[in-house]
Amino acid sequence: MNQSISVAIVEDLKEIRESLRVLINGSEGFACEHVYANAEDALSDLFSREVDVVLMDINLPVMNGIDCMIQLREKMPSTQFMMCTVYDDDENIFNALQNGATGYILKRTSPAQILEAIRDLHEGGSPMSSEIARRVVANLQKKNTNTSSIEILTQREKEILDYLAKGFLYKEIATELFISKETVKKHIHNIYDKLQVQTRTEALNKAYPK
Amino acid sequence: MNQSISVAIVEDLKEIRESLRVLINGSEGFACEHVYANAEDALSDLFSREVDVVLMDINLPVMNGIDCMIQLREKMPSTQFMMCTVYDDDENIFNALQNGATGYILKRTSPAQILEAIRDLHEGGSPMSSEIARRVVANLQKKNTNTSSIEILTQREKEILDYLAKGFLYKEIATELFISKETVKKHIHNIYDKLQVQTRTEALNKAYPK
DNA sequence: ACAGATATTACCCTTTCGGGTTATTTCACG
DNA sequence: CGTGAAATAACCCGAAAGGGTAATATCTGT
Repeated sequence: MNQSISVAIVEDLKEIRESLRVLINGSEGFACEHVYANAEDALSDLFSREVDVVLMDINLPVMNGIDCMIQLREKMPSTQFMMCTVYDDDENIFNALQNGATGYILKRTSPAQILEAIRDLHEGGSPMSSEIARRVVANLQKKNTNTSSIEILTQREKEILDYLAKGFLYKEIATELFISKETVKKHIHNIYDKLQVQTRTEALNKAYPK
Repeated sequence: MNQSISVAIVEDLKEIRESLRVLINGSEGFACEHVYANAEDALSDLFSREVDVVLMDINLPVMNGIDCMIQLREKMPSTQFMMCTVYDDDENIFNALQNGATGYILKRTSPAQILEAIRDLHEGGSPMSSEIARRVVANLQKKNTNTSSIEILTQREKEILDYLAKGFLYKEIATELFISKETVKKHIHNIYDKLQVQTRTEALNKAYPK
């Protein structure tokens, strides 16, 4: 069947690499013709191959799998990358996903689920272990934990703060709100008092963290 | 078995609601004792029940499932919420996840997968359909698409910009870098030139968008 | 009716910021 | 060896920012 999903593997451990290859080639609808034991080999050859999905180990001997993916992606923009690793630490997860990986599974994933994940990825999904997904979701939530100091400001003060964030001058804010420059200044003074800061930038950092 | 995962359901369509209840109660290790046809009923009763997981439909007649979850979560912080909907639009997804949902599945999910997702959720994962995951990942990536104007700055200028972002005064930056205040000013002047801005805040907005 | 919060404006003042200009040193590249 | 970018520093100048204080008007809740 020439409709098979073409998969490449970058994985340094021979045992895992070979069992993945056997798994994929032994499954209807999947084919694996290219395997590499390290990032350097993959970089020098993989870019010219037309594969649908790359299974990329993160922990590789010299260059790691994320950097390898970043470089490969420039030359093969339509190929999907699935990171495959034993580690589920936040740094790797976000590094990989932000830099273009669209799937992220752990090595303990069962063979059947790996195949399902590859198909998912090829069909436009982002398969990931639910442990991974939890990290990603937790990240979304912490950004939203805005019980930030902004709460203690009045409506008018928040309004003025918004203009400050946009870089408006006092007099510009005044014109915008049909009030005097002195009033704007007074509001800002009160804002700084409440946030315990002395400058515009400090206030913005405190009101809109991160 | 009293180790069963206790599940509540909030779903307005009787057919779906009942079939979910039957599915859950008919499965080893799961139990469903509380079902509600709308958000209001859930709000008035569910908070006092000790359930592990709530399957929450998003589209409910009056109050939607996300707002319902937000209110319930305050009273039952250790309960996990799995959103369950036919819609996979970005707004609902992020609204739900940012406000505390930790699972998000589509109604087309198979019964077996629903049970697996509930167990996953209860064990600390964040099960989500891979279509949903792709939306979340895409969101992560777009924030990182920063070929921002920062590239045209020299190393020293980026360094100074970092201090500007922290709200340092010129003289503070000078002290920090062991150079004169005038030099700091010159660097900043050059930065403003390159970014085509006139103030600190504008520069920061341009260099670090969003 | 009154206290407190909020919004408004004005005036005092100093410090900081930012534009413009000129100049020196260092260092890399052709 | 010279050219140019980068980093360093100093000067003058006006505009903007920010601290402090005082005053008035409105609106809220007790």
